[in-house]
Amino acid sequence: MRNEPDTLDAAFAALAHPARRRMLDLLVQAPGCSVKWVTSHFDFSRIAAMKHLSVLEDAGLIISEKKGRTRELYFNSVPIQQIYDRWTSQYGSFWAERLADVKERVEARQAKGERKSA
Amino acid sequence: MRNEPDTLDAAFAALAHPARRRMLDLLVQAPGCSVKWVTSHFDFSRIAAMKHLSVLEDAGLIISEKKGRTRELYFNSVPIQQIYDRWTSQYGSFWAERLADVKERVEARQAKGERKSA
DNA sequence: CTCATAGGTAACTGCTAGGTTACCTGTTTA
DNA sequence: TAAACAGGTAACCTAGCAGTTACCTATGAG
Repeated sequence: MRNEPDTLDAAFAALAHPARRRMLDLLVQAPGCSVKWVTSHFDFSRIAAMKHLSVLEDAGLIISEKKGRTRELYFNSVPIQQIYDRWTSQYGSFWAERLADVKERVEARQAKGERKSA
Repeated sequence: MRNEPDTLDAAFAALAHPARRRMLDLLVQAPGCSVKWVTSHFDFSRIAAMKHLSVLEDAGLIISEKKGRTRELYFNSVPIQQIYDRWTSQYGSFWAERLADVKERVEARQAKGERKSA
């Protein structure tokens, strides 16, 4: 019954906090941004923000690189994709209609890509 | 920046605990099962299990109905589908390859369905 | 050089999640 | 109808999360 890697445990726990989910949104919109910039979007202190960021990084949801005196932050989608895989495999039977929607979205996306590359 | 209904907050928080995720798995595999049956799969007490179940129900991940002296428990996929929608829309740009895999899975599923109904 | 700036660590606090035991309510069934 | 059975509530304890202030380190600009 141990079908769930500990990795995802950390990711789920990290995603439990609204501020951390908003942080991921910020990183998606502004890849390579600094700790200070992320902090500026929240009410709490820089230290609190740093703790959230390190929770996210420990969970693999963030990758960071120190450049000079600032740290560049990047979103990493892998753990979320793993969570998604877990759901579609475990709860697959509940997804029929929803997956049909996805199919259309994927094909629309691919059509755009093909037109662009043509 | 308020693009996230409070509903999902509860769902994310509920999914943060491994035992609660396992409970959802159990409900998927045994719809309509009892509180006692769910409890029997864990080390902690029945009361702890009931608390987890009510967290899940408050988050909309479980629907329950009292039948006589037992309570029948059912998995509800709607909140998870909403989370999924949030991800595919917000982090869409990170999903290209992954979504292609989904497309194949969907088509395989539909092909099976069509064969069955033919 | 010097000093403002960006980040990092340490130590403390309040609150709540997650667990317990004890007890109560309602429903089968022997 | 008595007693076993399934579930529910109350009150409590504890560990850890999320926040704080204070202080330290290193780098870029003037």
